[in-house]
Amino acid sequence: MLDQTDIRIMDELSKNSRITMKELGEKVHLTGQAASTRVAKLEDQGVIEGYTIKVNQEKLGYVVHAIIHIFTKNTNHQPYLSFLKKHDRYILNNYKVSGESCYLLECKLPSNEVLDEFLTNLSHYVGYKLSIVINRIG
Amino acid sequence: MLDQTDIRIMDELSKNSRITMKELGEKVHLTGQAASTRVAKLEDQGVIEGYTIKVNQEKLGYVVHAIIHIFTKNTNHQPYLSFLKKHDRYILNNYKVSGESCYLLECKLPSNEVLDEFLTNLSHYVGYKLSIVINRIG
DNA sequence: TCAACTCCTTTCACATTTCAAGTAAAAACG
DNA sequence: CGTTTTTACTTGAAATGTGAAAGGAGTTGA
Repeated sequence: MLDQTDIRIMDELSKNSRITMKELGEKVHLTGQAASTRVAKLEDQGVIEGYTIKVNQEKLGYVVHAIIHIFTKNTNHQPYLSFLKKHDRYILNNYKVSGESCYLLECKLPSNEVLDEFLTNLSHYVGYKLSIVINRIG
Repeated sequence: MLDQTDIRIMDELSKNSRITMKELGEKVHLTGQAASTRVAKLEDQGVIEGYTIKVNQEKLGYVVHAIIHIFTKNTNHQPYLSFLKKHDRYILNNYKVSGESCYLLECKLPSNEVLDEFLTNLSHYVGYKLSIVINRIG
């Protein structure tokens, strides 16, 4: 399905998705047009889901990075999910998981005060355990 | 530091980072050149850290998405970190966290068999608790 | 009022993308 | 085994986008 050239294209685009097709072609020993055709195919196949940017959340004022283990109290999760939707500027990910907790919620927040308020509201809907990210490693 | 136009630019680039500067300009009511200048400034400030792609990991054969809570057995974490480096094709994130566990390790793996082997090796270095991601919600 | 600064626009030479046409090799088929 | 089809690529030309320079409008401060 994907050959070595496709892998290298994905690799280069992961590093810099705004590279020109001409330059990308040079990196993988194709003409710009050939590279462009392959990229279009990867998009069609859904292997490339989209093009985006890496944002420095701290420079945007989000200095607290929290990972919250959610334990739902009852079978209806909708109130929790609605609560999240109302605070989606803070939400990075919400994973439904197997294991001890029901959800793993990843958040970015501007301060401990806002986190405090967020958790207070959150506790109306679900139980939780809090982890604060100190650093990203590797 | 960032005005409303900058925010909208970040928003548009998050949705599609391969948009032309001309088109981006139209979306935020600027000429292409003005948009281009603002984007360059956002890059210089480090607010935009880079341009990348969203990859469908499942279509690449990574069907298992695991989040592993790591409990280090002793004070020297280096063996664990070296182990990760050797398996970096499986690693999405490794966060040092406060809370119950020491690290939160996010992995993508091609199968339960590979996960099994990975965990077996992992357990030589650290203790862990496993969560499997069922779905991403919101 | 004037100078300096910021932010934007216009213009134009140059680079890139896109489209159509053509080639070569591999795969499919009788 | 020969023929057709398909796939992956290249080439060239037209359309489109980019980057640099020059300049205008609004703001700040002496």
